[in-house]
Amino acid sequence: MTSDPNHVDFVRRIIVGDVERGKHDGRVHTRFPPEPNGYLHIGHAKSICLNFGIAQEFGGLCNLRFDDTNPGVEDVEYVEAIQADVRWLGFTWDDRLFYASDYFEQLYRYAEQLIESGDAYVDSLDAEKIREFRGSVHGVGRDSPDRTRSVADNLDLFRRMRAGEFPDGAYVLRAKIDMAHPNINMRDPTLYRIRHEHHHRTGDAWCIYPMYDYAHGLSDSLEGITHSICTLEFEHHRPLYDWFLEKLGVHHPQQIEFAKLNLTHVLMSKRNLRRLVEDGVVDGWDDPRMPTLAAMRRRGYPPAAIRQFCEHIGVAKFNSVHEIALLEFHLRDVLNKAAPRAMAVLDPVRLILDNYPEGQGEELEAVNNPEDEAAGTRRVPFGRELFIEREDFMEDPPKKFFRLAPGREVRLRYAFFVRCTSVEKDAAGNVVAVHATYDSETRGGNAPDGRKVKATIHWVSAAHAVDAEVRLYDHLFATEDPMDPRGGPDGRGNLNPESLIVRRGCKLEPSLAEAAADVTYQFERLGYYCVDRRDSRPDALVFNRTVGLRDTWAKEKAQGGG
RNA sequence: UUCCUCGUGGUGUAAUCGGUAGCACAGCAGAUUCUGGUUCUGCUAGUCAAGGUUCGAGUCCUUGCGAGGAAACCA
Repeated sequence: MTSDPNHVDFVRRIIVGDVERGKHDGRVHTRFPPEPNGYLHIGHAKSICLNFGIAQEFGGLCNLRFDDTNPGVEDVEYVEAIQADVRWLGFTWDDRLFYASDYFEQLYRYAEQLIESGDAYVDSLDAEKIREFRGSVHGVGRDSPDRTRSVADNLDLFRRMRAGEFPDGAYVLRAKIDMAHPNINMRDPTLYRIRHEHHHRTGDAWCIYPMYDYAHGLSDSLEGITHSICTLEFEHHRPLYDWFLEKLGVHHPQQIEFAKLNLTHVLMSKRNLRRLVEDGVVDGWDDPRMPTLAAMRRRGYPPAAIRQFCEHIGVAKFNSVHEIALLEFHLRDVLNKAAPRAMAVLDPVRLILDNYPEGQGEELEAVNNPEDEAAGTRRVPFGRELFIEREDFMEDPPKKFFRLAPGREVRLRYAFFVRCTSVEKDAAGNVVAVHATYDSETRGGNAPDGRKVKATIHWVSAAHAVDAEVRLYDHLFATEDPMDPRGGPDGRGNLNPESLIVRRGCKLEPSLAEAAADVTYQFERLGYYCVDRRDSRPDALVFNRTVGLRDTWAKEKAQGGG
């Protein structure tokens, strides 16, 4: 992508051209057409942002249309979830919520029209035979014996198909195009199949259902769509898309194909995601490690982060893989500006200020968001005994470690300077408490004598701390390509064993007890976290890590600099 | 051994009619900082290949190489 707004992608370039030439009266009307057979994921978000975004930019409209032509795999559960996800992402379709099933009657009439014009016929070949007759990429196909059936017989048979006279699979309606076509999609594709199945919207009104290629383009046409934007795998279907519209002489939208989103470490195929859920590899479609919008919402992603990401990745025809780091950059960028700050200690060790009066305490003022003055301040309780991060203390620190160590002075964020005096250890040598003295002159965090410290660490008052479970999430797959063959045929060997680390007994500053369910907080110096909307309870808080802060110290350590 | 689409730094994406290859992320270095965060500055690094046309080619032409997709009564 580019920061120059004059640079437009190839889809928008086509649309600009169409508008300038006055095609479709300069109207722009797009649609987002999910099949209600699964949850929306980040890949769909790219398409949603493209379709709804283009409509907004060109003063046009974008419909939400469910492609519900295969009742066996579709369900209302999904139509509701999909609507919630699109709305959450920040887009509205007003009263333009449609279903391909809305058009079943019209689609049927079009089919009869095609039969009458000799462009479609009823075939009795079974699925296997049809496949065989179609031939392969290496050679031409063969005509079905039924290809020459009379119009009258075709019409009669097709009507009886609708009437329910035949069992599943007995007949199909096929377009009569060209069995020798180099594009296999044009070798007499199927238009209708018999399925005695209950449809989630039309009930038992139909026992024949239209195929995607037939239903999709005509639905676009009926809705007055001008630009039908879809992914690259439909490129070979475009001649067919155009064929139906031309034969029927109806409104003809333009299909434009773009490369769908791929991300490193992320599995995007619906089928494989479903297997992760079914096999219990993850906790469900909204497990925060999943790439579904429901999961990302639960994980703490603000929708603006996803939108901003989608705006910046660009649109092209080249099949590419984006680094997950780019998504995380936009996530942190949005969160840094918006997230309220709080202090939390995930791996607590006690810090005792020996010169702080026992049984006393005070409240200190902390800034809620240094990036947003309007966020104001809050008061945080302080006392003699605190919790600090185990990682923020080292008995024998390497050169580049700036935090607490024997004899070392650091600042407690928004509080005082403290100097470490001694360490308490158990028989096994584990640090159980760190002792320090505080400088009462440094209240608020600055020394009147102007002396500096090299580090500021976060803390929580032991007397006021709220306990919580914190779930640290990381990429579900350790390899860039989740289906890397070295991980086995199902990619299971590529799973990241540390994609979820549960920390119990974490200590939070008391204000977090009332954390809002839809707000992602920054735990200072750690990362971004939000209440788990499914599992958290007032008496048993659960927080999810959305993403960590950039951590140059961890990088330093990893390079052996520590 | 068919058809379709596509090849620009590590990743992704720009470059009007052929006219200085730009931006973002990542990486590296430094400055600032009460978050080893943020912010700021700088650096590294690219037109798949070979020919051709041209004063001049990422862009046009030819050939080659490479990648992805296509043979559901799925979408």
